[in-house]
Amino acid sequence: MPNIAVTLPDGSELQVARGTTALRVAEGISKGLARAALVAEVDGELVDLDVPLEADSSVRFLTNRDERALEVYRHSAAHLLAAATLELYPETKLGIGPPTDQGFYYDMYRETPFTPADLEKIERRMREIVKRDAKNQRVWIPRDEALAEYERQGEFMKCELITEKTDEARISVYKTGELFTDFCRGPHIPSMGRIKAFKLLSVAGAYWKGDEKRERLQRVYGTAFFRKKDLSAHLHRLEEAKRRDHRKLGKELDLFSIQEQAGPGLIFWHPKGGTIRRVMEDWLREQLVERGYGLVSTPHVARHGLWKTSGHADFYQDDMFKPMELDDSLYQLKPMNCPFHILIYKNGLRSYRDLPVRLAELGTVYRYERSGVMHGLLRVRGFTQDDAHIFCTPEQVEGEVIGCVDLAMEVLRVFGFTDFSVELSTWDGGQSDKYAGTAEEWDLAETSLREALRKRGIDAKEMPDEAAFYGPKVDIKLVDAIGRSWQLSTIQFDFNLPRRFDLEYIGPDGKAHQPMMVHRALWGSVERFFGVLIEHYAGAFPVWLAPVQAVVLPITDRHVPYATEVAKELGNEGLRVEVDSRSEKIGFKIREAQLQKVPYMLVVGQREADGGTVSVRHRKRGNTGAVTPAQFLETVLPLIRSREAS
RNA sequence: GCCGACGUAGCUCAGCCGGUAGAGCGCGUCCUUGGUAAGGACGAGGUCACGGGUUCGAGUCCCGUCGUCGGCUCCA
Repeated sequence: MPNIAVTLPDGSELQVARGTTALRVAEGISKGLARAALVAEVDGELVDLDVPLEADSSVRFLTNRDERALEVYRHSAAHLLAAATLELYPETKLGIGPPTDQGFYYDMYRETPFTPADLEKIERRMREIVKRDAKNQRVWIPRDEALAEYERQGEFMKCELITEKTDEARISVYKTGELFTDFCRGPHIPSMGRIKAFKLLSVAGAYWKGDEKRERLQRVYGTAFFRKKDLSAHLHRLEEAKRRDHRKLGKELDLFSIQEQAGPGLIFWHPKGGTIRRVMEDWLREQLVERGYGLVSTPHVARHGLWKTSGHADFYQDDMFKPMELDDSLYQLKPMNCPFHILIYKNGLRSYRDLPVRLAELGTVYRYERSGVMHGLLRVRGFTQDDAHIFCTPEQVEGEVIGCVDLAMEVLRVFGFTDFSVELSTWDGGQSDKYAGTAEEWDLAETSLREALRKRGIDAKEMPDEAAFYGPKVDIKLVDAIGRSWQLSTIQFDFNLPRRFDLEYIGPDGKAHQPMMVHRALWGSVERFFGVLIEHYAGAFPVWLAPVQAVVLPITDRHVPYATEVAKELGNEGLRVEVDSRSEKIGFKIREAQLQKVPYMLVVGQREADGGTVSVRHRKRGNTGAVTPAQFLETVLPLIRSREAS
């Protein structure tokens, strides 16, 4: 048999007989490697270990130290799930079972839904299969034979997939144990015994191909890791995410509520949440004024005709509250602030000397979100955008975009975010007619966005053909505590509305020109940003944002007057202070203040009253000793003024 | 909007195979005045989400509505 040359990652070359499997090559290198190998990479492509090598190639073995093997491993775990399910519930029909960022799932069809108890049973069976180390075997079978067999078994989804995805004479299936064969491209790990750590997490409804007119499936979610340690760390993260959930903390810290009587997706800000909001808004308004924005305020409703002009009444109709009829005409609750700011712009004749015009508003809008999509503060029906619209000349565009990017970065910095990603969404270069605006406009806008990001050293992922129909945009996304990505800041050009509203300014040439228009929101909405903030800080807001910055805790009732005096002194300096005057033991009061995540607890008893001091306890650092109220202010006020993060 | 689970005191939850509602925390009163994460006693508090139905009898079973949660889809 002729030899072929196998190149290994260290550059060395092995001569092996043609048809030697990757696994044999690994065995030739070391027993340990053969035992550890999960999947082989041949000329850059991941393949099963038992694939015969037919030509000169470079080969690498991936073990549980390689992230790319994890995907294969999880894919195999999905097969394990399906195999176990079939053993227990043979009537189940299989859809697809891919790996995901966090684990894997398998979509399955069965008349009766799986219960959590079923999941436990399935998981136990999975462990049995792992124990008997069932092999994952790839088999090539004639396509029509496979189709006929799956047809006979009623595996309608498999049939559909094979019909759609293949046209070769033979297709590949993977077998695990007796019952399970799955149409699958692979690769897979050699046997199920290699799966060391997995857990089924939940079951949820899904549709075949995501189409709600198609069969209802059950999606079983699970996760798998190379090591038990990593699995428990992951489960711990999920617990932590639950602990930080803004809906739970919002209730515990009395920040906000959603009232069934009022309706879903409508937020009630309680005094404590309201305080945080006020502080946030004060900061933002200050920034806006400094940066040359005009602060405006506009109504919540307008005649339907305005929304006809803007186009929303047609293309945004499904997302709006239904119009209401008044004596003179239909009125529409606003889903966006843009038309209102445009009306302000249009209210007088504008000269190029007036530009840029920057109009900002904390504008409350209402959108009809479908009933199943509401989620705490993160997806609601009524929310306040920190919205602004900039009208400028083409020459001013780049500077304006840079200004927006700078403010967006300042928002991230001040609120303590370091983890974010940026996307630049562009058009299709004019290949379709789905985009408004001219090629020149798109070019100018996209170039200015790209340049602004480059000048600020921000790495952005370009997303071709992902722009809004009216213009290109930059989106900044944050990752929250549960790993969900939330879009907050957005900077968008608009070539559509200026045309629809005939916006103009008089240029130096004495003629009318159409201004460039930029929408931008930095928090996205006050509600969403607040929700992300709650989870980000796990409810322990930095002092400058904390609704109660310090609580004075008298040791006994006799010390309440002194405590009140101290609180007043601190309050006079603008500190948000409360006194816990209940007849409770100090330990109890401290416990409550800790649970409420109050940054500073000021214990006052006889010693403090005599010495004119307070004993400072920091929520994280504990008891830091006695100081005078004035000294306490000296340490705290600078933290507040500088908006220190912790 | 779709699928599934859930909805019991202010909060967190128990309540079996249908027989007229419970705990802890919180709240109120009283006792206690205690020095860095829960002192004690007593008490008030519920149209069991809402509307129908089955039944001698419904928190419990059935249907519908509303809401919440997990997903799907959606989020120009």
